[in-house]
Amino acid sequence: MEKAMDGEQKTLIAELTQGKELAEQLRKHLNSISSPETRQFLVEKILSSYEKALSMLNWGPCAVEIKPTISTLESPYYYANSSPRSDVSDQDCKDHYQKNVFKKRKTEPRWTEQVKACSGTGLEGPHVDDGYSWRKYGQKDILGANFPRGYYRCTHRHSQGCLATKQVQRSDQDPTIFEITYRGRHTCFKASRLAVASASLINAKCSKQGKDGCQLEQPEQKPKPLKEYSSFNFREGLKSQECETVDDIFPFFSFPDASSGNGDEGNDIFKESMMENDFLGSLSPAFISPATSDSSHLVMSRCHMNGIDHNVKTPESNSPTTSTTNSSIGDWDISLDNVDFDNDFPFDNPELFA
DNA sequence: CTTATTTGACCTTC
DNA sequence: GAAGGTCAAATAAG
Repeated sequence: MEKAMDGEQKTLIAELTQGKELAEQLRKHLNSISSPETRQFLVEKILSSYEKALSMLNWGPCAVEIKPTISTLESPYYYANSSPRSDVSDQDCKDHYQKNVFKKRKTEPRWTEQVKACSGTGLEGPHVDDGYSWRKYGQKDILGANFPRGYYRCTHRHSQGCLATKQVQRSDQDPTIFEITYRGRHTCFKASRLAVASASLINAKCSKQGKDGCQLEQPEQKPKPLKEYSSFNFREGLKSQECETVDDIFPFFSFPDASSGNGDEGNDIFKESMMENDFLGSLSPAFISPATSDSSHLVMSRCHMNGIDHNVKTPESNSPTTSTTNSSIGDWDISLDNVDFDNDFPFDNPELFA
C-alpha cells in the first residue's frame, strides 16, 4: 500500500515536473524562431500535464489496484532469460516456456489499433511501422476472415526479453485497414529510447500540421527497412497496464541515473540510435494515452501521416473511452525531468518544425 | 554467414 | 473438437 502511494506520488510529481519543464521549453521557444505550432504544442502538453495531475488528486490513488501480475508478467520465465541449457533440459525449458506463455495470455494487456495504409506510401500492410522492430513468427487463417492473421513479436525478445507481441489482421471490409492487436508491453531498451525522441517529434509534427495531420516525408527519408524504424509507441505497453509506479512504467527506460554506469552511455546510445534509424523519416504515430493513473482511461487519438491513419481503440475495456484529461494532440507522458534528452533533443532544430 | 520469413505441427483455450 | 496462438525447421533474403 505504501508503495502504491509512492507510485501515485511519483506519477503526480512526474506530471507536475513535466508541466514545469514544458513551460520552460515554451519560454525558450517564445524567444526563438520556432513555429507557433510548436508553441501551441507545448501549451497543450502543459495543460495536459496539469489536468492529469489534478485529476489524480481528485481521484486518489488508483495505484492500489496495481495488478499483482505485473511482476510476474515481467518475470523471466521465458527461456531467453532463463539459464539456458544448464540444469534444465531443452524440452523441460520449452515446456515450461510454452505453458507459461499460454497461461499468461489471459492476463496480458491487450489493445487494438486500426491502421489505415494507403497504397503508394510505401507503408502498407504489416509494414506500417509503429516504432518497434517486429519479427514475424507465424501466420494463421482466421475463421470468417478473408485475410490471414500475422503474428509478430518484438525482435528483442531473446536479447532483452521483451515480450511484446502484435497481431496484424487485414480488415475484411476495407483491405487498406489493418487491425493491429498489441499484447504486452515493450521492455526492450532500444525501442524505449527511440520511442521517446520520436514521440516528441511526432507530436511536434502533428501539431505543426494541424488539421491536415502529420505529413512526414516518409518515402524519401527511409533508406532502411521499415522494421528497423523506431518511433513512438512507447506507451504501447503502458496504456493498458493498471496504475504503475514510475519505475514500473519505465523499467528499462534510459533515465540518466538509471543506466548502469554513467549516463553518458545512455545518451550516446540514444544519439546513435537516432542516427542509425534515421528516425526523422520514420516517425509514426501511436499516440496512445498513457495509463497515467487509470487503466480504463484510454484515449482515442489519431494522427494522419502520409496516408496512414492510426486509430486506437480499446477492445479490452468494457466501457467506452472516458478520458477527459488528455490533450487532443496526443500524449507524451514522459517526465522530462527524468529523461535526459535536453541536450540532444533537437527541439530547436528548424528542420523538425519547419 | 546472419537474420528474417514461411509454414506445418503442436499446444492451449473455449 | 475447433479455433487461435506459438514453435521451430526449412527456406529466403541481405
